[in-house]
Amino acid sequence: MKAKSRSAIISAALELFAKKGFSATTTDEIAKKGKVSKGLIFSHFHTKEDILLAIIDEEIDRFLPKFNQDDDARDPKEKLTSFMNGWLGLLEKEPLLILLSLRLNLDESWRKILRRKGKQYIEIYLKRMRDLLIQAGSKKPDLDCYLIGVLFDGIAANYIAAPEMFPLNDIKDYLIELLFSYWQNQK
Amino acid sequence: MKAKSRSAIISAALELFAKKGFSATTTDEIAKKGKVSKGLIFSHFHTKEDILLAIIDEEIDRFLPKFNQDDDARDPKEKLTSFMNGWLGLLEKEPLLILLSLRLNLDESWRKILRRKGKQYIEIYLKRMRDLLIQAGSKKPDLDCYLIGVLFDGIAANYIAAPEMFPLNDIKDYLIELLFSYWQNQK
Amino acid sequence: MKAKSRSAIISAALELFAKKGFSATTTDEIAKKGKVSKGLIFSHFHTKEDILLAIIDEEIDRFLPKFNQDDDARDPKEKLTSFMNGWLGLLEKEPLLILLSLRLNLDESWRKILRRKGKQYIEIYLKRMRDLLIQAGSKKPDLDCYLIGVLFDGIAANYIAAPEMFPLNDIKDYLIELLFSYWQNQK
Amino acid sequence: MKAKSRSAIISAALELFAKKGFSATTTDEIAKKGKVSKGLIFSHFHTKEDILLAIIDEEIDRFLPKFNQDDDARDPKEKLTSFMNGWLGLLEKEPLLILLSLRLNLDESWRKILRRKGKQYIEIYLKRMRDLLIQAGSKKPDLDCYLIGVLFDGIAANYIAAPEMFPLNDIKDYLIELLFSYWQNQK
DNA sequence: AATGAATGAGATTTCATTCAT
DNA sequence: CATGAATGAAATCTCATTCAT
Repeated sequence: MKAKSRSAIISAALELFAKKGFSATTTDEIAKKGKVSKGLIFSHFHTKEDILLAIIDEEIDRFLPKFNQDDDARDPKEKLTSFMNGWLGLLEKEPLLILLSLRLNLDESWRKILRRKGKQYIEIYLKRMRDLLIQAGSKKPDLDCYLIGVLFDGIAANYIAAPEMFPLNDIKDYLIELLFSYWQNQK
Repeated sequence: MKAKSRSAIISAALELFAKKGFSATTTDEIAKKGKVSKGLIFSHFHTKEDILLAIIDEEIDRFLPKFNQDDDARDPKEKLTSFMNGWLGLLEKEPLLILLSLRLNLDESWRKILRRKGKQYIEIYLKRMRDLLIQAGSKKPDLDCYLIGVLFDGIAANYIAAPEMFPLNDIKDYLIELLFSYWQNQK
Repeated sequence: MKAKSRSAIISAALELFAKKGFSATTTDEIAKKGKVSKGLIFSHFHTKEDILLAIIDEEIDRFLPKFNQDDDARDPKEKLTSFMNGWLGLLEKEPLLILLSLRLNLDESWRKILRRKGKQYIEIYLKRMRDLLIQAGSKKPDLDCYLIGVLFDGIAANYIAAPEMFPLNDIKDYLIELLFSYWQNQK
Repeated sequence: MKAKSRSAIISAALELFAKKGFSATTTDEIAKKGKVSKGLIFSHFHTKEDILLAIIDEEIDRFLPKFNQDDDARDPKEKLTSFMNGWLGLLEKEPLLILLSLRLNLDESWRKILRRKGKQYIEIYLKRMRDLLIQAGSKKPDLDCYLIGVLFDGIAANYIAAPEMFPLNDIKDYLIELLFSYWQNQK
């Protein structure tokens, strides 16, 4: 079945691109890891780059929409916690996608492609996050948005580098407490 | 002069490795940007990898020691501010080094080399940061150390991606206020 | 029906081999143009080369015999005119076959195959042409045979390159007049 | 020396492209015949196609200008003979270029490139040939131009296919006699 | 009979590295 | 020291052919 081999290639490539980077990954390695012949790769994708573009297209679609769900948590703290859990849960569920996107974000050209691709999602998330922050008591929601974004990126980079060492949950709990405490005290 | 061409190669390679990544950079490009012949590169360095190793060795030595200076700021807040200014100032002064180190940190093997190389520095900084945090009122200095590390990485990644858009100073001031406020209120 | 798909393949291959050349034509293209699957091509023909061999065999058989018919024109001029019309008419009716044979004649190995294949026909034509030329007044029928052969090839190459521009009929009429005039004046 | 290896590649490629065709020639063969490494080919030429483009550019320039020389032959017959000798001499001196150009003329896209490239030359030759034909007594110089072109192409194709068998000089002499005789008798 | 996914040998192209000058 | 032509191993990509369905 065509779809089967295609997804074998995609997932082999995702792992390799994420762990070694696009240029350092050879089509031989992809073929080997995906257990298909090199020729088959090029009957699915015109070029090596097209594999990465397909990953960006399809894998982003696969996991980003999950955030869309309206979460029904009642109070703001619970909502923010749930929001953060959603994000940080991805780190554990899809570390390869996160690692790949950290990588791609360092390349100007790929960053552009990612941005274009995720534009509508990013806007929705930013909007939701901003609403949440205001509900949670933030006086400077724009700055707090930046702060949360920065924290997510930083946490991702550190968690990816040493998942077993990094105190993901402690950091998360601490952050929520810290931010809420600050917002409360500003009132 | 030998040293001159060597540093031309190093700085050309630094820029390219940082912007495009190690594998995606060719020795031809380095030669062209460094305005030297390809042959000369290999009379200075045995392999392309050696150029990167030299960058790690020399450039890290070049900028890391600046943190060693005992800063004479009086109160803890000033000290932390100065410490953060030091770090974040690097983003503006040496964006290529920061970008390169963000990249290398995503690769397991390079990460190890970086860690080994920077071990003594990292330990000193962590120790100094911990002291600072305690002086500043942190009740959980270990968690705060992680937090600061995470913040630096996240800020770096976001600043590098769009230096002119990212409100570096606003974020820095906000963070200091936020952290101190939290620490104070915990007393 | 088996014969139907076979002839679809043959005629797709003929067009592509003629227009792009044997090596530059892929079996994918043949399949696409012939509206059959690639697999089917190889159930009809063992190799790509076999398709070309089949074209040579079958298509040459299909059109060469037409010259065999005894033409009943009375005087030599009419006969030669009819002979030339026969040849040159092929250019308009079967340009692909002509183009293909021009191509194959440039390749030593294919030329040999063509010669072997068409041997009996060629001999008959040469003989008939020689008779005709003698009847028409040629003093040097061997040289005139070469000349006619040369003219046919040259006309074919030029007509194929720009059918709508090339004054095929003017050239033909002019040639007949020129040759006959020369032969007459030699008497 | 760079120019030396370049011309080794060019002349190896010319021979192979002429004898086997562009698509049927591999870069391996070119490297082997030119006695250079495969890598060197691509430091001289970006793609295989570029080698052919360079041949078209440089080799055509190398031999076409020879026709430009004003020949000082006195009477029209001598002039035409000299003109034909020039053309047909090329067959013996540069059979590979002639064979290659016969091939390229069968491909629509290459034909266009050849035409574009040789445009100015072709126009000059056509003009000179027309003048010559008029001086020689031609009443239909345009048709005669076509005729001469056709003859050259046909002669080339036949000579190339079997140089030792084809009576090049006999044909040439016969043609001159035939044409002049016709033109004379028209007066 | 028919399909088109799959293969693998081989073609084109790239690039770190060497070496003659 | 310095150059850049040259190399060859390896990377990307193509395509005739096979084969499971």
